[in-house]
Amino acid sequence: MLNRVVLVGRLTKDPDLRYTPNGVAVANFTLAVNRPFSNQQGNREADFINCVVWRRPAENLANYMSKGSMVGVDGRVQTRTFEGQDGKTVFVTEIVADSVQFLETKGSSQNKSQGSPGFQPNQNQNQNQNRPIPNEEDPFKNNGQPIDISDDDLPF
Amino acid sequence: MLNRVVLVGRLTKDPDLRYTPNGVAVANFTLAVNRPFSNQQGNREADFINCVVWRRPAENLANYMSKGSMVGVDGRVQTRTFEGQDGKTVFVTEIVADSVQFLETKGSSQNKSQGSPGFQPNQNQNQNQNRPIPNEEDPFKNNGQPIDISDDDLPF
Amino acid sequence: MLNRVVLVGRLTKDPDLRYTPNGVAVANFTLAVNRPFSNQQGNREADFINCVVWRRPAENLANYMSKGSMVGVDGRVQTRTFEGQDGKTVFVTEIVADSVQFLETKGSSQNKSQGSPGFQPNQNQNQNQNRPIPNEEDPFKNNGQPIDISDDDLPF
Amino acid sequence: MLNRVVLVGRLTKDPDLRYTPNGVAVANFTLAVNRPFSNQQGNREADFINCVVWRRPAENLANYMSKGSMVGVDGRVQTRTFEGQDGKTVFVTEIVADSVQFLETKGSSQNKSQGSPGFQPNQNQNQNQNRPIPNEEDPFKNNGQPIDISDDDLPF
DNA sequence: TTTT
DNA sequence: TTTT
Repeated sequence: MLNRVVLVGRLTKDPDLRYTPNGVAVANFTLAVNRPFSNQQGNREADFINCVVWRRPAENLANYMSKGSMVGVDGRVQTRTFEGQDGKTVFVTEIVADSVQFLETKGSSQNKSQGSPGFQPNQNQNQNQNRPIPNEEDPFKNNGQPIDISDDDLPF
Repeated sequence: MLNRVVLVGRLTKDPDLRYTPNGVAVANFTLAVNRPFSNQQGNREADFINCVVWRRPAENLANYMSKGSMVGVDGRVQTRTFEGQDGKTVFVTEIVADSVQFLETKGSSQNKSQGSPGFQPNQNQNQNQNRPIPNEEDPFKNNGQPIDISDDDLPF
Repeated sequence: MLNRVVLVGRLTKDPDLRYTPNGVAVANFTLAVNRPFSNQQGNREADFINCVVWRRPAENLANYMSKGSMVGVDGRVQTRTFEGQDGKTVFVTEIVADSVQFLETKGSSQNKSQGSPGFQPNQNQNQNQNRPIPNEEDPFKNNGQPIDISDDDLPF
Repeated sequence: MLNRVVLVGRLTKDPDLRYTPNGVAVANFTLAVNRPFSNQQGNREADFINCVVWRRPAENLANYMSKGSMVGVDGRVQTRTFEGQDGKTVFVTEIVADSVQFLETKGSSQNKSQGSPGFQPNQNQNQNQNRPIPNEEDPFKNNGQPIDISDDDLPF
């Protein structure tokens, strides 16, 4: 069995970073991936692909990328199921990223504010809000404590 | 922008072949792709991934593969939207196959009935039923007429 | 059988555009793809991957990308064999690109010279030089004549 | 930077399993991947793609797959360089498999000898011969001792 | 609504 | 040096 996905696209909004009850970081984001060809009406469409990434890469994504940033994703297709608000089973197909590559940081005022080369960490991310969290994986247990970001956490 | 998916898995049921009003063949199928590792409870899970394929490969798939057959898919992630029965917009994520590779034909009585090497065309496929059809692409216009399958249609 | 490759990396030099005797454009280029992790000595290495692309995308690549540009490649692994200068058979493994995505134009003075948004066509590319040409595919026969590049040839 | 390869093909010969001086298992194998279309002369060609896999999956491959077996590979393109017998630098492009999927076990007498479902471990593999070994990665140090294969080593 |  |  093989299951491999590679995407390059732009974040449709800032990544949504949360923590499981066990303190495992998980970021949800949507990638706009332009289709290579125009449709019958002559305009180019895009696919809006929901993605998830766990742990350290989740935190890095939330810290350094924002709406409009171009990223590459290497991952797999995952399907899961949860009980909707109306009690009905909802089927979800999403991409679980093994790794996220930062290709271009763009569109976010924070990232541009310095004129300096390289990336600046974001501020004001909306973390730890209320929302059902996708399929948890075996956590690395840090109990949701704030995480120091030192230099060697820079993902590049 | 890049968008590439490769899957190897088994058909959860016979492919569902239909024709657009313009006579373009389209087959829907679901692939069960077993995950490489077991979950916390120690059993292996699978992803059930919805796929679409158009035109000639759609007809070949319906003719030669059936529930339980192992196939490879090379395609891309597509998202689309349609109006549900309750008038609400439904979001769909599916894999559009550029090509489908026949890796093993198994589980279908038709395919086994001969003992001969190679593939046997299926019978009794449920074609042309009533169901909303995914994103049509520019059709090759054969008006839904039955299609002769001659030797050179064999996909291998 | 499946054979799919996706790469994102930077051109190690300007693409090398040539034409077959039948006038089919073919561009060779090498992609430097940084490895995600450092080696034992603590420095990051790269793979230098030889690629080929045919026809129109070959011309677009040569016209718009240059040394240092970041591109994405969607293609397949190809192996071929040719007689070396010493009469011995040489084995080649290279990536044949179905499509090349322009992710960032960088490093080339031409491309930067305008300050204008978007891409500028390159000049002074070294075309039609003497070198054995990889596996030709069925040509679209334009007999090597110069090709007008009008607006709708822009690959984006 | 992204670097991802997915292949499905057949082993051109039995995998070649060796151990580094530190006792790390490494298996080399070549995959014959048939091209989807015929060439001008009307016959189908194949690519013969050199692959490497390390550690436990290397041992599993050597134990359960043999010449003619169909496998799937999920990995990346690697280029490396070594000093040839004539003192000249040789460039190598090969696929480093992160995982190898057993799709069909065929062609080897051992594997067929039982008529039983599932796989049988191979015998008489040529291990530990003399040959330069590809790029070693951080070894898991078992000093080349023979490795017990218990039930839970079965890769499926 | 799920395959071996 | 190539597989079905």
